[in-house]
Formats: sequence, structure tokens, C-alpha cells
Amino acid sequence: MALAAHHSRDVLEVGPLQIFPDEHLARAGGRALMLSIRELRLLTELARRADRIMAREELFLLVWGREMKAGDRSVDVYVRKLRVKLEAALPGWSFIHTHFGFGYRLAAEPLPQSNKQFTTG
Amino acid sequence: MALAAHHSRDVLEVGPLQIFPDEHLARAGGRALMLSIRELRLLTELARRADRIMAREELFLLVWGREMKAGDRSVDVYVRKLRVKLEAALPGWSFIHTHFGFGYRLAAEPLPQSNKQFTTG
DNA sequence: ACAACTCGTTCACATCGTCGTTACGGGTCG
DNA sequence: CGACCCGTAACGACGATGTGAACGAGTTGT
Repeated sequence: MALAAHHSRDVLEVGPLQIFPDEHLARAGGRALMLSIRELRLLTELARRADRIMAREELFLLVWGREMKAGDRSVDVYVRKLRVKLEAALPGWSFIHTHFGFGYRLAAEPLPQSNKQFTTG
Repeated sequence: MALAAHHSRDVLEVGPLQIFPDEHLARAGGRALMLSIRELRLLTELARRADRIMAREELFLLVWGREMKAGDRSVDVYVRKLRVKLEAALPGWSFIHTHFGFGYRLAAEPLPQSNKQFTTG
């Protein structure tokens, strides 16, 4: 626990997810994710407060750098994009959790197994 | 102004339950619970007077912010919702106890083991 | 310069979650 | 046993969130 202020040099880890903000790169179980700037930025800010609920307004301010206008759905849309890519990279995991009326929370949680998928036959 | 208002910053603990009112979040043994606004609010108010019996009218006033009308069953319904989620998160524990004719009391109590579930054979 | 592509933004519609309510039945107490 | 208290499921309405798609601006490759 050296210094606090600049997030630089850091690696953010959330379960099998690794995020290297300075390198503009995120890895899922070692494999690099193909994320756009906004996507990576959003994931990064979520990861900085992993396992805590973040309001849309807070996220928007951190990622877009300006106040969020009422009714703006940008955060939702990008959460969706992230979910699709994370799901593709790490099926069986769930990362971005909706807290109705509050915001989103990032945390690596295994998906409830729906044991009907492997019909080993 | 450092008066009563600072329920903030607090963590309410009841056995394996943790409640972070400011963060709109409650945890069961570390794992985040998915509660709605009302549910969280009700749990919070119960937790603030843990182990003491609270009348429905008192709870309603604290959670809904207005007087409870006679015959209103809202508190009962939300107690039920909480019980379901707490039971799912921490089976083997009992949290919200009914005091017939008086109200409810929050306290973490281990469930009496009904040792008939493991038929080891 | 042009075409092909990526990205960000915005919209419209679909789906889901929450809330307050009600009804019914079982539980509890006198 | 009878009156009341409580547990519980279900409903409709409303708002919040999920989702796919269109559009234009900017970028890259040729």
C-alpha cells in the first residue's frame, strides 16, 4: 500500500479479470479483450470500486468527464456492450450486476449452473 | 451540524449480516444481497434497533415516512420478502422474528438443526 | 479521393423489477 | 371453539432497465 493518488502503474483484478489502465488493456484469464476506449474506461472505473454500487451519474462523470443529463442511457448501453464481450470471453461468469434504482456493481460471480447443457451423449 | 443525521459512515452488523446504509448495500457473509429500496430500508431500520421488538406502525413510519393506515399489510409483505432473500443467502439462520400482537424483532439466531436431511445412506 | 470500417451516440421498443394491494388460509390466543 | 393476527401468493400499474438498430463522424487502407 504505497501511494494513493495516481492510479497509474496499477493492475486492477476482479476474479479472472485483469485491467491495466495505463496500457489500455484488459485481460480475461490471460487473453486480451478487444475493448474500445469508452468500454475500457467504463470497466476501469467500475473495477476501481469493485464490489461497490456505483450510480450512473457517478460513472458517467468519471468516464465521460461531464455531468450526465437526465434520461441519458449511455451508461446502460455501454454496460450492455461490456457484458456481451465479458460473457463471450468468460462464459459461466457474471460481472456487472444491476442494482435496481441505484446503479451497477462490478464483482466476479460464478453463474448458477443450469445443469442441462452437457448431455454427454 | 454534527448531529443525529450521521447514521452515515456506519456499518450495522447483525450476526453474519452487514448493512451499509449509505452504500445502499447489504452483505450476507461478505456476499452482496440484491435488495430493493424498500427491502433495504426495512432491513436497515430493523437493524438499527437490533434485538428489540418494533411495532408495525413504528417500522412503517420509519421506512415509508408516513403514518400507517389500519389494516395495511405492507410491513408483513416486505418482512416476507426479506425472509426469503435472507434464507436464500444464509440458510440455517433465522433473522426476523415475529412477536405476536407486538411486531417484529431482528436478531441472528441459528436454526434448530432438523437432523433428518442427511440420510447418510 | 474513395470505400470500408470502427466507434460513439441516440432512439424505439421489449422486457423486467418494484410496489402497493388484495384475498385466502393457517396460526395463535383467550 | 371463535376472533383476531399473521403468512403467503398473486395481481396490475408503473417506471427502470435491456436490447437491437440506425445514423453520422472520424479513421484506416488502397
